[in-house]
Amino acid sequence: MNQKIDLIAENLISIHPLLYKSISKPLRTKSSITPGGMFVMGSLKRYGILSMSDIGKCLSMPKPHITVIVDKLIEEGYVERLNDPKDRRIVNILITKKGLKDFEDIKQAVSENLKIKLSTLDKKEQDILATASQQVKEILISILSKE
Amino acid sequence: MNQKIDLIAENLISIHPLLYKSISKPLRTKSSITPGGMFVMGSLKRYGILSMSDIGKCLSMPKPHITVIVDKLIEEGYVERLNDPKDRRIVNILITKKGLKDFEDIKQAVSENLKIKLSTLDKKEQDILATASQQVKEILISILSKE
DNA sequence: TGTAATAGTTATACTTTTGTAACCATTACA
DNA sequence: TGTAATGGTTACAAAAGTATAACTATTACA
Repeated sequence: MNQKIDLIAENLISIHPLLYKSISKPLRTKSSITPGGMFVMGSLKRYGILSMSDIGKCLSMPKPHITVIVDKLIEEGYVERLNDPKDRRIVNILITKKGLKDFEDIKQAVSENLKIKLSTLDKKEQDILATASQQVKEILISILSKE
Repeated sequence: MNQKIDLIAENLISIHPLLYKSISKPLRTKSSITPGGMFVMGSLKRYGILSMSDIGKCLSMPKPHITVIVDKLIEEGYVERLNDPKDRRIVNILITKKGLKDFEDIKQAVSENLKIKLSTLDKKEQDILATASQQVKEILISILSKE
């Protein structure tokens, strides 16, 4: 097909386990929120408000799982349900102030160890990684986030 | 602390769920191997040979879980155990030819959908992403892969 | 030599994730 | 109006990941 695309896919597949190890794993010890819950919160932060189905599409998760995750997030006061005035089948999910704040706090805590390792990089490498990670993030969001 | 490092951590945390959705999720439908098994195979491909403990350090997984994953990989013929001649406590894990081949095949299948989305990017974006993902990969490997 | 440390396995319990089917309420539309 | 489609929940089952303790075998070393 396309050699450049193959290279990109190969790179992303290599990056994935490193992020899994450095981000999903510490989550368990640093907070009570699950990886799934964290992903849902991230989607809500990005889009502000999402229906249950939209969340499922964002994360490729089956609807029943979304219900379970959202139920737990509501228990913790991180999100709330909001009936859609136009279509009463739809339940919109909204992140709360507490949710936004704790989301940032958890990200800080989770990335603590990661940041220690990042600080061992020299200035030039940090610059490269800052730019490169920003580009990867933006481009991936543009093609992968919704649907 | 350091603003640039905060930005990098933030970017990586944003990238993580996108890769999770695009790589770990399709794995289930495209193959019989689990994400954990895939991570172990990736580590073995990178380092050639690893003891059980080394694998645990690479992936921050508890030893009993490694045993379970490796047992399953052996069943499938993807890896094999090799006693260490110098220290008989150590069990080294080696990826087989079949393991290497199937690992590549599975990566191909898993990234099929991802590549379709990547192909919607214009030439310039593909160039940027190819370079950026390569840089992110190399730098992250240098600070995150072992221990 | 004997005690502590290390590598790995076994066993067990629990949480999270995944998958499916059945169900209700609402909406779309023929 | 009635039938199909959609959005969401409930219920259930199974797989995968996480965590810990107990155990064997081996090695390190005081």
